[in-house]
Amino acid sequence: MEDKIQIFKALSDKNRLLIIDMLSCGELCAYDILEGLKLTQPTISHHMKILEQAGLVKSRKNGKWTIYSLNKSSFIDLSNYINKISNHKEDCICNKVKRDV
Amino acid sequence: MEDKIQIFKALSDKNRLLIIDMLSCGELCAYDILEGLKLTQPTISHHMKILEQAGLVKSRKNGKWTIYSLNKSSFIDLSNYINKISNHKEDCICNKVKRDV
DNA sequence: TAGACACATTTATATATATCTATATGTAAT
DNA sequence: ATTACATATAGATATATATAAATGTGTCTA
Repeated sequence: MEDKIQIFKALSDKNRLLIIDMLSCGELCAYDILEGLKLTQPTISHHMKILEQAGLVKSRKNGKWTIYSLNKSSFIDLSNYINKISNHKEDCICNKVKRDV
Repeated sequence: MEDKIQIFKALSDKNRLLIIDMLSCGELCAYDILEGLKLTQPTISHHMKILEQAGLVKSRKNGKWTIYSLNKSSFIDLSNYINKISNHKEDCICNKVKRDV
């Protein structure tokens, strides 16, 4: 569950949602992202690190450029997780909590 | 987008994820939730407020009891939103950002 | 009407986070 | 080698958040 919390935290920021939106159509380098947002370069770098550590974004080096792209499977996983926690399941905490009414 | 940020923030907490899990099988009062978590009553109250304000949880009064339940449609909406931002779409920010390579 | 009960609000505090400036690291071109 | 460039890290600050103790609000019951 801790990994899901990390993902939700990563998504709890307007600029990071914008970055994800930017990456939804393909990969971009940090400089492209910098141009699209009104933030300094270190702040972009900080946000990319958070997105990467959450597993939402992948990166690869190409010379002095870092090229970022979405880790699409992590979004599918997240979507499934949201469906799971919000619906009934067998191994539910409810069983331990719910009182006999 | 601000409403989605509010939702992601609401989901960025272990205790609130546990509360959602507890509510996934049906409605519970605050006291049931209190018993399931190692938190004080005011802290539970605080978390319920955040979940309600994000639209993830509904509440109704029954005498001196407040009965909470999940707002299932908000979870479906969120799941759809995650699919949307992580995939290509026509009105994408990318168009403004992507350079001609 | 008193008292007990269920929950909300206020206040204070400690931790986390977003942002910037300054600096460092690594790469490519000259 | 030196310079310019792309990105990362460090340090500082201001704001946000989770938590608990104390108190307040509304409701039921005796």
